[in-house]
Amino acid sequence: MHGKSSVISIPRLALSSLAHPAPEVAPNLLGCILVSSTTNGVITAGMITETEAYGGPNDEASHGFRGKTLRNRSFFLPYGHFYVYRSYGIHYCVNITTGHDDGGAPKTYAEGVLVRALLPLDGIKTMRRRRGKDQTFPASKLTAGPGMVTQALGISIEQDGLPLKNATNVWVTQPIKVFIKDDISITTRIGITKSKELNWRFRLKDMSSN
DNA sequence: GTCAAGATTAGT
DNA sequence: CTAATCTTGACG
Repeated sequence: MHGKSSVISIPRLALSSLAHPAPEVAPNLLGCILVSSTTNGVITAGMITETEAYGGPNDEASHGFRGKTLRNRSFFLPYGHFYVYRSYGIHYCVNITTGHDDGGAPKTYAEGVLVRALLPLDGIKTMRRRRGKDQTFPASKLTAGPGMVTQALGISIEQDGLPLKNATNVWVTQPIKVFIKDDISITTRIGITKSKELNWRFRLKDMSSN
């Protein structure tokens, strides 16, 4: 993506596609582009290649499982909002809230999709790691890990709770490619100790070696 | 009040 | 394997 064909011209994701349980939405976000202009207005963007679903009444690994707190309150927003949280005190991770259309009523439980990896498409020269020897994100190499996704796009707690619609500086496009079942690997989630049995991790195949 | 664990990552 | 570093829940 450069020059004439900018990610800015790609239509945004229809919010109605988020009005479903997180495990249903998570695979459908593969191929969508997460776009940010938080870094001095420069566009940084990448295609979502890995997601995980969290939430609902029975997911013990969900931050919302034990109710609303100051940290996770955005997770309880209606579908179509960003929930950004600080992980291990040092990283940020970004989720997109999902759920049934409740007419704006408060959700009884939190639900959303964690963005775990991107294929960088735009603003790659602007992407910077906060730590590490090589601070750059090499072009066309996968940006893997939820903490890396937010570093690459300059997403922090300032974007927590923002709506996808009328978003100020972060948004999601419609899918730029449609994937079939065989393109997606479905496994258990990473880095959790509870509700480990759920197959709620969705990855595009043939990207792991990239 | 103390303490341990956590949807993580980089360096040894 | 361990450090870095913040929030939460359990305990008392």
